[in-house]
This record gives sequence, structure tokens and C-alpha cells, in this order.
Amino acid sequence: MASLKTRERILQASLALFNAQGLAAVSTHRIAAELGISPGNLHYHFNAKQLIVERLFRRFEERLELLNASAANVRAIDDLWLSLHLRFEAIDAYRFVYRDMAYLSGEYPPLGQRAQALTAQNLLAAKALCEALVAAGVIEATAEEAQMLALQIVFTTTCWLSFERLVPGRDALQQADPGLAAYYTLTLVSPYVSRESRAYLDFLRGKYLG
Amino acid sequence: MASLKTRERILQASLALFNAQGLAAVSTHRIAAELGISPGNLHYHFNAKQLIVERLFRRFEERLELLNASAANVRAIDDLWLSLHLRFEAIDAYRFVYRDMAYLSGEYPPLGQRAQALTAQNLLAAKALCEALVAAGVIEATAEEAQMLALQIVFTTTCWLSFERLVPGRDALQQADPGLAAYYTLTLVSPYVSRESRAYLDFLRGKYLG
DNA sequence: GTCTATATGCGGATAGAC
DNA sequence: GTCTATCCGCATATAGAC
Repeated sequence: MASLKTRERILQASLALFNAQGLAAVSTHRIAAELGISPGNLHYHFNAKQLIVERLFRRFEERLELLNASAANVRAIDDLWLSLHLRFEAIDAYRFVYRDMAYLSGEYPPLGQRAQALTAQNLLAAKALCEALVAAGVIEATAEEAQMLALQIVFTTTCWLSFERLVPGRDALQQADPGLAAYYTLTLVSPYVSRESRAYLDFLRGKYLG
Repeated sequence: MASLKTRERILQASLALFNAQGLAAVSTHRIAAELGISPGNLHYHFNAKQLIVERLFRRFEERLELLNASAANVRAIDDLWLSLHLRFEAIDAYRFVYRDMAYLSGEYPPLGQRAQALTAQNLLAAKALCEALVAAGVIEATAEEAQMLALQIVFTTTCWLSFERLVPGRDALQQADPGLAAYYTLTLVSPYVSRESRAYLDFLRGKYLG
């Protein structure tokens, strides 16, 4: 049963290294060295680097699927805020996935397929979320606008953390701020928010632009 | 002078391969094979793969800088449309740059720095563009909203083509549609467009949603 | 389960002939 | 300018002892 522990330690260390240095830059030797175990031992637990990546990707999928399941329950701006915040936290915890997506789907095509499927699911969840907001009277938008908004939300949650690294100054913080990312996403929704629901938006603006 | 020709052929082939298969997946051997020349010959023209990447990146910079220079001249929605269209064409022509940015800035840190600088320049250009649109009465937005819009435009032009590959169905086309990308970007501006300038927007909506 | 030692292959880069 | 031949180093993966 100590093997389970080592297995888990390998996954944790791999995730940290992938996030910090990129999937391509981290070799199995590097992971083994980080843990103070031999490359042979690492190979005993995971026959290939691919299997480590696959396992981590699965956890990422599971976490997002959980969030998607509750997306349609959003009823107010602060629900939306929380939902976005949790999503950015999840994506940040596995940030190597979207950041190194091109490399990942090139090296492990099946994971590329699954990433597409996950995106499709995210789009459905975002659409349900937008429709729930319209139904609750939180935002005012045509069906077409709601659809576009859903696309923008998924686009933003998927790519924002990668983009942030391109903006001088922001990466200096080293670790992303899910709150700021969520606020940025809310500005997409902002033009459609009904008068009655603006209060929370103004509160957040004060918090993040102040 | 035949060397200039070979040099240029190497750059063209490298660009095509990088765009098609990713920066990490394309080796110098592969490039040489594609051209039907020997790896040694390739090394004669470019001492290192890094130099090929650097040269292509410079061309990308130059092309975007040219577009940035004319961004502030935008006076109407169709100017904006054209400006976005040209930008997406440029980014698509060098799509490996943003798609493989994580790998690129990991392998060649100086290029990562330059990518940041380019993003800063893009942000300034987008800000000038938004302010010009406000001044021309094409859109109605507070200074704060214009600033946010500029950020959204740069974010979208930078990341949209990479994101598109994650959406099932869209990548089937293999080559991106700069027109569709530009239309998508226009939807960000849409809520702020004044009544007098809506005509062109409606025309585009009919074209891309029809 | 964990180690050491090693096989295998590839990519980048070089030397020297033509 | 272009070729062939080769070196070096790294990363994945394996074999077999403890």
C-alpha cells in the first residue's frame, strides 16, 4: 500500500512540474529526481509519461464535469461570480492542460479528442447557465445573444489564464488570481445585466478596479 | 545568390510545418526532408533551429506592427471589420506563434519577452482604436468600458484561432475563416454600437449566422 | 517496491569531402 | 552550396539485482 502513496506522490509532483515548467519541458527523469526516487522506480508505477498525463487529464475532466453539472442552477450575479471563480480555480490547478494544449493533442491525440468533447460539454453548460440567467431576469438577451454569450464565457474561461501570461506585469504575480479572471469574464455579461441586478456588479468593479 | 533562394525556401517550409504540426513536433531533419535537402545543408543556412524560429517571429512582429500603426485610423464599423480581418489573416499565417506560445517562450525565452512587448503594443493600438470609435460616434462607451473593450479585442484576436481548434466541428475545415473570427470579435463591440452604425453589423450577422 | 545499469532512438549540431 | 557521415546528449523505456 506504500505503492499507492508513491503513485499519488508521482501524480502530485508531475502536476506541479507540468504547471510550472510546461508539459514538454518536464522529463520523467526530472519527475523522479524531484521525488528523490529512481527513473526505474517511476517506470514501475507508470509505464510511460503518457499514462501520468492521462491520469491528470482525467482528474481535470472530472472536476470540470462536476462544475458543469451545477451550472444551470445559477440564479443571480453572485452565483455566477462563484461559478466562474470555482471554474478558474479548477483550470488554474491544472493550468498545463489548456496552456500546453497544442503540444498535448499533438503528442497524445486521444486526449485532444477528449479535450474537444469537454469543450462541447462546457458549451452546453454555459448555454444552460445563460438561459437560466435570462429566465431569472438577471440578464436581458435574445436567444441569439445568450448563445453568443455562452460561447464567449467558455472561450474566456478556457484561454484567459494562458493569455494573462502574455500581458506584461500580470505574470509577475506568478500565481493567477481567479477573482480577477472571474471579474473580467463578468464584464462580458455586463452589457446585458438588468438594472435590478447591477448592485453586485458595481460592488465587484469597486473591488477590482479600485 | 542561389543561397538566398534556399534560405527563403527553408523559411517557407518551416513556417508551413510549424503551422501544420506544431513547433515542438517539427525537427530540423523533418524540414530538410520536406525540402529534399540534407540536414547538413540546412545547418549551413541556419546554424540552429532557434534562428529559423527567430526569423519567422520577426516577420510576424513586423506584420502586426504594421497593422497596429493604422489601427487608430478606424472611423466606422466596416473599417473595424477590415482591420480585424487583416489581423486574423496575419495571425493565421503565423498561427504557430500564439498556438505554441507556451513551448516557444519556454524554449526561447527572449522570444517570450518579445511576445509580451508585442502584446503591450497591441493593447495600446486597440485602445487607440476604441477611442477613435468613440470619438467618431460609432460606439458609445465610457473610458473604462473602452479600455475593457480594447482588452477583450486583443484577447480575442490573440487566442481565438487556438480556441477554435477545441470546438468540435470547426477544425474540420482545417483552415480558419478570418471572416468568421472577425464577426465573432465584432459581437464584443456590438452592445456599444450606436443606432446609426448598426447597419453594417446587421449585414454581417445575416452573412455569418444565415 | 526500489534500485542500478543499460538499450534504443531521435534531435541538434558538426566535420570534412565534393 | 551541398552532400555524407558522425558525434553528442537527452528522453523514453527496459532488464535484472536487491
